Amino acid sequence: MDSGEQVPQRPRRVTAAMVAARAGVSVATVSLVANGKTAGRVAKDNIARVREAIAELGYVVDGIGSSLAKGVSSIVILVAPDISNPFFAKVIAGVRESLGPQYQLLLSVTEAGEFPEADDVRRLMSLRPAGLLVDAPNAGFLEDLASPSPLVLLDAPGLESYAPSVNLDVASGARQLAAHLADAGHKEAAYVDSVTGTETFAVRRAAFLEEAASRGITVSPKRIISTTIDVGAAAASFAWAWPDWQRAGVTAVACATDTHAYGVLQEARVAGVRIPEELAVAGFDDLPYSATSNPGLTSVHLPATALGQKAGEQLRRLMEGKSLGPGGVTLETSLVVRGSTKASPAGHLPAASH
Amino acid sequence: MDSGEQVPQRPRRVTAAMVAARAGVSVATVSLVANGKTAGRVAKDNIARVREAIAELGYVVDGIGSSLAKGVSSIVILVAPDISNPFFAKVIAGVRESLGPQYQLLLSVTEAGEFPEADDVRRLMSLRPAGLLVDAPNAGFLEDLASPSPLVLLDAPGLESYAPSVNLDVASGARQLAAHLADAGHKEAAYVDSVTGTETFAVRRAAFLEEAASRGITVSPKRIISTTIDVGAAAASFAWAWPDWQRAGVTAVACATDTHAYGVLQEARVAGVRIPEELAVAGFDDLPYSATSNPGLTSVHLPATALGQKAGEQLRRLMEGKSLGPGGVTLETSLVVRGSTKASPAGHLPAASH
DNA sequence: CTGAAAGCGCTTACAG
DNA sequence: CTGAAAGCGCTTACAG
Repeated sequence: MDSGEQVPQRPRRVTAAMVAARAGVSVATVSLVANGKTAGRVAKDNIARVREAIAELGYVVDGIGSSLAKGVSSIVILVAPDISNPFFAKVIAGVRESLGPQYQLLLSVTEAGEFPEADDVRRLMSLRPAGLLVDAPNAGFLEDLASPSPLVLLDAPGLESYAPSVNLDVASGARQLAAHLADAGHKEAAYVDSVTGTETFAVRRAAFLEEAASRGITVSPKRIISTTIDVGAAAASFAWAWPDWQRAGVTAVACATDTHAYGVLQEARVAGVRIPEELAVAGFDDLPYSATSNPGLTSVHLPATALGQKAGEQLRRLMEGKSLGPGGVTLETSLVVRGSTKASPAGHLPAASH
Repeated sequence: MDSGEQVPQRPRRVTAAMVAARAGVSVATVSLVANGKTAGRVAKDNIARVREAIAELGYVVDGIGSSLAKGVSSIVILVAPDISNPFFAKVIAGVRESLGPQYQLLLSVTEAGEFPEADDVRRLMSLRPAGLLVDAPNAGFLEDLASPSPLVLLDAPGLESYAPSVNLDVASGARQLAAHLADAGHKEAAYVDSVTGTETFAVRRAAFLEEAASRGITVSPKRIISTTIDVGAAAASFAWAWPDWQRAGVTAVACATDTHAYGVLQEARVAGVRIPEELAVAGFDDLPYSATSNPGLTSVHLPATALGQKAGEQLRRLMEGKSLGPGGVTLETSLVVRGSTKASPAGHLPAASH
């Protein structure tokens, strides 16, 4: 492009052919060097010359051309139903970390709580991803998927049969929470669930209800409500339900996520319900904000970063053709008790202190 | 993994050639139909036959092959320095919405507060993105970039010369905040900044300091500290700085983000500093949690979703070859006053209402 | 309106 | 150790 007529304004893409010409070798050799596959296949001085040419020209292997030739790209797609949950940001960070720089992380975002539909999935797959990570899926989505690419599931309890999974032991955390509330003397409780039909939420609820029942806490079906993972939505639902609950003697409400719990906290303040004296509140996630909410929110801590890391690690093994060994990974969860459930200073039972 | 010798287990990819064979046309015709470029170029009944074959076979245009032939992919890359900020989740949602389904959103994630380096950028560009969105960049990164693809900047005050930008009027919000604190009678203040060398933070700080000074609030250089956007880090920095500030008579601290402010709130509670009586605290972002923090956090509201939407819209125009018209877009910000700044130490205003 | 053919940039057997 | 060539799946002038 030294002095032609039609000067194309875009800085010409550097191709392997250009590098080859400069180094005095074939494009095949350039490819070998650029991909580090020189072992016993390229002469030392050719390696050096190609490297030099690559550096001088600023050559980068074209991702598209390479993907087409190899039949697979370097893209890892992460499908998740709720990017707006801060919990998720940590999961992403963990994935990114364990995946390393040779894979590009493509985040598939949909409406909050929704999963991509069959069409979207096909479009995603047409990118020939090197691997797939699916967070908090439901069975329906996985059936649509039928991915030919390596696939790892995150936070997908009960769906281990579809693919290797990294799970959180949310059931254990849920039980700890129920036990904690029982120990504090609560007898009547409510549950604010997430509307998404995601398995992890079903497990949280079931484990909580079971443990609560076994410890003498009543949570009648009418005291289980569902909202989207949104502070405002949770607040509104709670506002609507609270009068009935109060009449029924409810003194504790467990929420499927901290975000739901924030909504309850917010509405409780508006309604003048004292936390925790009149009502104990708790959630799942242990988001950073739960330490500064008013009052501090008792929450089941979920190791988000570790979840992402572990999943990325597993996927990487799969993409490198290694096997995983049977049995999924399950990460521990634990209850973090804060002011929102702490028995009033005056006595064990909230009622007793009145 | 049934048990055959070399049974290729992956369900064979459906290609344009297969569709062509089935419909009794050439692959060129299939391409035309699949891309909706039939106007006056394909006979009606051929269109129908191809469509039928596409449906029967479940054909999807291969993204890689298509990208290589076209010279550009359907990927839009979103580069952002801090995915862990919940603010950002809303930006993404806005982008996704305005971009529509024909573009795939690829999120480039790096260490919190860091930008991809030259190498990373090249790797990203080798994906031949249809467009680029860069959130809260610094000048250095943009100079590295030199993108041949359409590019739109988000929240990049002062960098409009690099590319079309959608900005937030953070300076106005910062001034409102300074005015609010001055009105409440504060004379000595501090500022907790973000360490990232991002322009938006420089603007926030400069506007705040200027307005504060003009209204008789002193913020000496020693009272400006910086931390990463992290509750714990902000808390630690505040803990370290507070004794000095207190001695100097500081009664208000403005923070570059709500996340920083949560850290201050948290540490203040630990240290027994009463908010807002002893210390007023405020941030930028107006995250959902700011309504439920203890106390509610005064914050400069930033329209995150609108920011993403507008940027996606602009980029889309660019990618479709339309022009943008001069002058970037700037979105309003506004101060939301809550409990964390509502009383004045000296008793000027709110104190009177006690 | 239609199809044969070139070409996008790369990788990988293959023959030397 | 090396390079010519086929091929990845598609799009787009081009000739008919």
